[in-house]
Amino acid sequence: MNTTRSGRPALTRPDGTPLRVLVVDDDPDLAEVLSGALRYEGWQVRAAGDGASALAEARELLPDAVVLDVMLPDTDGFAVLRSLHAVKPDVCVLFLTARDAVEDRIAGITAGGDDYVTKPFSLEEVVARVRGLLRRAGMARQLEEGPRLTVGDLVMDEDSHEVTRAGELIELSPTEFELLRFLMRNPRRVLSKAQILDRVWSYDFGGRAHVVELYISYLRKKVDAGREPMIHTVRGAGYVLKPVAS
Amino acid sequence: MNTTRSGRPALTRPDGTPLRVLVVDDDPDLAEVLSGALRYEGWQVRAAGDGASALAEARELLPDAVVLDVMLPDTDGFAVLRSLHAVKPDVCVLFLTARDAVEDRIAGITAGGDDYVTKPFSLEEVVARVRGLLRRAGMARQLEEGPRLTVGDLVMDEDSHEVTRAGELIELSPTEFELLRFLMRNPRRVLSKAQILDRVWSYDFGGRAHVVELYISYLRKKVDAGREPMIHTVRGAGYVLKPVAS
DNA sequence: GGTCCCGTTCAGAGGGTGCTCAGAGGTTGC
DNA sequence: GCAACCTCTGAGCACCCTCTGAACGGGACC
Repeated sequence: MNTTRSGRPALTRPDGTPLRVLVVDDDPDLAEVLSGALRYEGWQVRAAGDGASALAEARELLPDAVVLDVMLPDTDGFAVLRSLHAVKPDVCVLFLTARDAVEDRIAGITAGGDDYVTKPFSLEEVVARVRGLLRRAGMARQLEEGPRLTVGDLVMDEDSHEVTRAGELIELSPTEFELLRFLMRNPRRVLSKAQILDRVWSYDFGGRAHVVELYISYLRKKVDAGREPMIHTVRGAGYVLKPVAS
Repeated sequence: MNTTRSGRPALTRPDGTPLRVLVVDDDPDLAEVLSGALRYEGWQVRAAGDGASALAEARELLPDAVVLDVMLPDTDGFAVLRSLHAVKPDVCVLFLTARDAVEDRIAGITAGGDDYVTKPFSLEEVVARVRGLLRRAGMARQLEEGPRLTVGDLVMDEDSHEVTRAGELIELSPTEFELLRFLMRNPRRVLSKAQILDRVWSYDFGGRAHVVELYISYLRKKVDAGREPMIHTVRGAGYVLKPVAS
């Protein structure tokens, strides 16, 4: 069985082979980081730096999903999208776009079931969106879970963004939600502050690990409030999320 | 079967051949020490001093993991990482970095499941991290253990940092944890204070063997507390960890 | 049995890590 | 344009962790 690097079972194609994702961005560092994060999910990833090579890679890979920067040196994302659809009509696309860019034009495109995130984004967000696209497109085999994440009596619905503990609804801010999602995707594993920072905060965030401590503190107030704690500090190493009876 | 120098079975590739690790650091002494520690694990190790020769070695060796200093004379870690991934897409990377350089440049690096340690580090830590990377990447054959280390009724989960004896949870400080990990990786073997010092404490630690005695004393209070002792002193030689009925 | 040395343990200094509060600045939504 | 919220910074604080020094106890060897 195909697994992610984190050890949990990977989301796969219906036939059990790894999902195929193409990353298209002209910034090689960003493309590299994105590829790494997606590979970590157990998927087969390739990268391209411009429209022409994207198309070439796509013809070889026949990707299930494409992470596509709207601004490319030789062409724009929409043209690439059209060509991609010619190669593989059912491909899913996640657009990457600058904040001030043409959001309305994107909105029109995404009506078709595709999605977009604005730069700067967090890796956790990108990966979650791609996962969501694939799942909704029926491209990924529905393993046990679907959109629901469960650790002990803590439950997160990734689609509705609803989080409950012991049935009780918990309201979270966007960052709190991302942080908790990352923790819940890696239960019983110590996650260092650096790991958390890299994964949950934007790639261009210059801040210190102090924010992680702060947000852990926020989460504790909401998730552990008065209850048996699930979030534990491992001094000098990081944080762990564990179900209570362990 | 392939074994470590310490006699216990080595973590191997799925086909049973030794895992391949490339060490890249411009300090030859450090590279040598690191290589030695990794070879001790039964792995095939090669070393390089700069980015260019690292790439050359990588092409020949096709390493499963790379231990990579971020600061290199000819290039930086990001560029090397990219080239390495081009040579072998599924390679794992453990970055070595100076403490003050951490915050800014490392961001994003660990995102793909790679990891890093800050200088000065202990060898035990580096080896453990490489082992963890390989295991999680599915590159290492899953031998009996997985992330769990067991000696008698003493159990250590390296992922969650949880230690129990006879099911009872034991809280350890970072140094205590490292020391116990080293002992548990070498059960029934006498380890000298010098060995322990070299392995568990940072390579630049100037202190004397007295700290080892002190920390053994701490461990005894927590691990052996009231129970049949597992940690034994061998006068003039060192310490041994043994399961009770032996 | 005495002496020396090795190992153990205690007490405490100091530095560091993590937690929390309060508030500024920016963004979102109405 | 205003209000509410969210995010991050800075500072203070408490506690933990690490290491030093010194005193004590018990083997080993003479």
